[in-house]
Amino acid sequence: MPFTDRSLPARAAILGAARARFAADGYDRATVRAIAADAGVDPSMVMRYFGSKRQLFARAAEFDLRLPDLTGAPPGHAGHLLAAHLLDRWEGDDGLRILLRTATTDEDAAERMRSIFARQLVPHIAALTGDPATAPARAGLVATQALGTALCRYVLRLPPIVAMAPDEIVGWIAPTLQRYLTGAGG
Amino acid sequence: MPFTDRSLPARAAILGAARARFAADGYDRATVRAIAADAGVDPSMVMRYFGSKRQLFARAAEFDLRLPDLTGAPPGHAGHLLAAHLLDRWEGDDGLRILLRTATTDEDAAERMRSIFARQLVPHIAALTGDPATAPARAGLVATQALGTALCRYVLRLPPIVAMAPDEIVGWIAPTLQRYLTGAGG
DNA sequence: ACCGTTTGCCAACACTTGTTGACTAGAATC
DNA sequence: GATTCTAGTCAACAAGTGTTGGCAAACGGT
Repeated sequence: MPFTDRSLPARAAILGAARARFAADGYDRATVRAIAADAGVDPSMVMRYFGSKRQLFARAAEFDLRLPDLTGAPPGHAGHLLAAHLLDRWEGDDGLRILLRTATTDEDAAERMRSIFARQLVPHIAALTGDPATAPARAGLVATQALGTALCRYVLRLPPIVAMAPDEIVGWIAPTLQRYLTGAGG
Repeated sequence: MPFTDRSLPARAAILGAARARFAADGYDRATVRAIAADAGVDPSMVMRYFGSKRQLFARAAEFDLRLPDLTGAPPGHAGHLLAAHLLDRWEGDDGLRILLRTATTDEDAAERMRSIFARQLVPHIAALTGDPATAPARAGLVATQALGTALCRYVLRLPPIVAMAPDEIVGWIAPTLQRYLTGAGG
């Protein structure tokens, strides 16, 4: 049952192919056979090494926002820092795309998304503002703008948003995030 | 081939069940058999009346934003009017949910979403600002906030966003939309 | 009351899906 | 060098998918 180093290349290939396929096609349409073919491996190997398709997805969908500490920065710049960090983080990692593509139809993936939100984003914002009471709502608003941007740029591929340079996007949404973080409700 | 009024209840039941199922489960997981069962009809009837699952989806996913004329309103209130209208429109109609749930994995649905964006939102914004050059980018930014809100509230069901009253959400995102519509880029 | 059309039901097809088990080859351990 | 464990291959299963054609019943027009 415990696998040796000899199978490590195969396991890595499967996981890599899975991440790519899940990111491109979502959970349902990314078939075990297609993933195995991409990895140059027999479909039964996927089951042997990862147990089931669901467990493979669970491994492939691990994602950490790696939020920087915003409390040290000048108070007015938190929105800009956050926007720049998120965009940078998403450009290089499939994780967000994997989750976003399947969370719309799969309850497990949606729950995972909510968990990332509650465990990573909310505490950071609570620490930043020093107000735990309003932190969930503020984090939720940040999520609407952040996930909406990711959705339009990486998943829906809306032409004007795809065409924008990262700096340009950051310049537009940074004030939005800043207001959600520290502004007064309307 | 041309269907009579006698089958109208059945066709309406199928379309209604299809809209509900597609909105709840997305294209792939909403099976023809499940839709037919909800409608109290044989699966083969679905094919007879709608040709194929894809054509049924095409019918079920018809959606019109019904954007109000924003040019008449005071210039500073366009963001508020737009936010209120969109939220009101989404609360009552499955259409946006249907599209959003499947557009993340289905290219046809994504193209449909882009088409709604380009044909309904962009022209309205161009008329409002009188500047056709920046309209696509402004519309894209509006889409990131608008679709992000819909995603978090209706699809991902992020607790803080679900808990907010419509007025509260409008109050927060209206200034964002206002800036995207008429503000200067950063 | 007849006849053509439409409605609806039933069974089946062809295909793809995740998953399993048996079997072979090869490395590792003693 | 014999044995034990692991990596990998092959074929198959059971379930579920969209889709199709055949056939009985009910309706509408004449």
